[in-house]
Amino acid sequence: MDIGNRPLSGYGFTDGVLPAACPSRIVLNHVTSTWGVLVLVALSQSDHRWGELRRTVQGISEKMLAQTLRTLEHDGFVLRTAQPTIPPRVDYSLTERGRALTEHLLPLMSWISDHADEIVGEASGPAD
Amino acid sequence: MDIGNRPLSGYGFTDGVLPAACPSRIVLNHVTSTWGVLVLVALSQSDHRWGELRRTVQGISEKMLAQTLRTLEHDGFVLRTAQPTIPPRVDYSLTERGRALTEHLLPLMSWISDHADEIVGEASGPAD
DNA sequence: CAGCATCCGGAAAGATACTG
DNA sequence: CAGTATCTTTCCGGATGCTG
Repeated sequence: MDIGNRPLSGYGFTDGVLPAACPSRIVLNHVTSTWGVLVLVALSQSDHRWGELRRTVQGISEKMLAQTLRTLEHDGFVLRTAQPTIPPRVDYSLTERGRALTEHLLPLMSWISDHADEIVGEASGPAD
Repeated sequence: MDIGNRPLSGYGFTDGVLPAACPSRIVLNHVTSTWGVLVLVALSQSDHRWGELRRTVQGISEKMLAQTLRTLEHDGFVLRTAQPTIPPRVDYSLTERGRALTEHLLPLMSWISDHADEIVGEASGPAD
């Protein structure tokens, strides 16, 4: 796949991402946060309850799960449905906007997942 | 991992992203790091020198720029070309792999940039 | 017991000053 | 110009508590 030196342009969005004080930065930091991506991926597969998310997104702490879900809900990516039963049952699902986002997110994740082994494998020294 | 309804699925990568101890997580954290994304976007437009990157990716500190570039170079996304002149000149560019990655990254950034205003604008309360 | 909120210690991010 | 060293701040994870 040879694509010269500036093959990927034509998006014109870069004026809105690289500047410091733009809304894109805020949303970007939410979406690309460590756990934000994984929660979105998990929810893109199916709706999840709190405990399910906690188990599916391996390694996430309860604090970060709560915080991530609150942020994503606040941004309108995730819908929280709480049922005042005992014990409480809270379901999380993607909104329309969340699905629109993950449509762009999943291909990226797929590529990373496909190439992660070779990338990490050929590591010339310890990093990260 | 049994997943019942999978609306956006068909990717099959999720088995390799959500588990804790997988290489995908490492690469993912590098790529989706706060500054990693922005540096990749900047380099997708054209090669940059150190000082150019510092000015283009607004708000990045020198420490984080150095650290981010080192990580991305180590992962094989970025090529560092140093000329031992005085004053020194160091150019950074995307590798083939880096271009393959940004091909998936740019559409996501474009979407975020397009919708950031409405997302942040409709904020119902203080967050972030 | 499920689903959170809060407090604390360590780790990482971030800004600044300095060096070749 | 292109970084490193140092210091400060913010973030993350774990433990604990609370509520129905």
